[in-house]
Amino acid sequence: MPLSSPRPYHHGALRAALLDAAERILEREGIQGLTLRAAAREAGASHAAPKNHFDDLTGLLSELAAVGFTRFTAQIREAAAKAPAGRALAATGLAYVAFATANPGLFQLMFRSERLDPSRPALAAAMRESLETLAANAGAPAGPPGLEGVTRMAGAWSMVHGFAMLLLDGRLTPFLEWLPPGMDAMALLDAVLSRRGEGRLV
Amino acid sequence: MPLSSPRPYHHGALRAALLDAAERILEREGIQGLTLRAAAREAGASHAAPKNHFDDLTGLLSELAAVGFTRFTAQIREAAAKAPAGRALAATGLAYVAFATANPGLFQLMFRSERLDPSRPALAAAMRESLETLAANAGAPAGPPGLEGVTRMAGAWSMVHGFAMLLLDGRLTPFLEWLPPGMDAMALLDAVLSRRGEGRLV
DNA sequence: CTGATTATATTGACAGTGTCAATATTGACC
DNA sequence: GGTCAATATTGACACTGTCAATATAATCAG
Repeated sequence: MPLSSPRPYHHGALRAALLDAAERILEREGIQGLTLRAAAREAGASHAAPKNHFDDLTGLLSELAAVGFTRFTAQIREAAAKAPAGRALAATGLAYVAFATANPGLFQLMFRSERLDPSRPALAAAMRESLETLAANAGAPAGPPGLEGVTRMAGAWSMVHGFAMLLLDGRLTPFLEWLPPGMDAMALLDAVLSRRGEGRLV
Repeated sequence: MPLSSPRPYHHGALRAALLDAAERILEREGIQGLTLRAAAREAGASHAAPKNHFDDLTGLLSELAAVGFTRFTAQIREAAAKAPAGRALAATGLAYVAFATANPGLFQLMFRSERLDPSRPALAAAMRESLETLAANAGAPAGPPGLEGVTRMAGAWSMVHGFAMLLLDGRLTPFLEWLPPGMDAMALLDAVLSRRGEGRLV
């Protein structure tokens, strides 16, 4: 046993440490900086250590995305539960974008399909649960919905997802600058979601 | 002069050839496969040749994105011009998603902000023109619009952009499977965009 | 036409990356 | 205690972006 015990050969909880390190890097440097070797460095392990727990980079990203979806689902559920009657869908939309702005790197990873492996059980399960939660909050009955239901769900999801993506990509900046003072992105989203039918969307 | 004239030292139109090669790779292998060296190979040049025309990878991607935005703007304008009176906004939305599905790699590149340099004149100009075209088709007056106008524009853009992104990422697949036979993604989008106010969005 | 200058392209090098094989260390189980 | 599997490290390889140095060709002045 070395005198100063610099580090044990076996970490003990390297898998969790790698996921933590990966998320830290993701939010600090963006998806560009998140590499296998960087995660290993940040966790204090050798460059090939992640292989034992995640196979390859796609594996690490997929497991991290699964963590993201799980947390996302929990926050969506909490927001919908707290919402007053009849406002569950709006609360879901606001929570959707709130999650994206609070965890921009994680959110973008969750929807970067070409970097993920949806056949990983953890990711598949987390994604399915998210989708079910969103559908339930949109008032979908159990089983396949009819055309009206599909249209409503696809429309609502597209709206909040597009808003989140454009916002994170900085594409809404000109619109935000045109807003009255004191109004921020979430207030704009609230206005968008509350628009009534007299001005139908198209 | 060599007998078989294998290739002239100077390409002559390497810049355009590199952009063509880059787009070909982008649509064939996705954004992952689009590297500086791969573009140079595909164009038949040495690995460092792109530096003269694009500085670095960000430069190449940004110039390619500018090409994409220019083509995108032209198609949006054409679709809006052809649309019957009062349907310009719906036609814009359909053309928006049609462009995304016809050029998935290019579209995703155009909105991958962390890989682009918006300070490049070509990209900045192309993006500005796209935004102006979208705003004009949404019925925006010249100058900064009021809250109602901002809300309508942000909502319409979010809707079609979210739909396009979710569709390209394969996230709408379950919804598409629930559609009546013969209905595809564009038909679903049409239904989403035509939804009237009696079922307001939230 | 000749010579100098500039633009364009190639070669070679370097650090960083993902991945794999080989090896080392440890914990668990009998 | 001894064996085996799990866990971690080391070293290597091909690939990447980027840079400096070099080579080639086009342009243009005289």
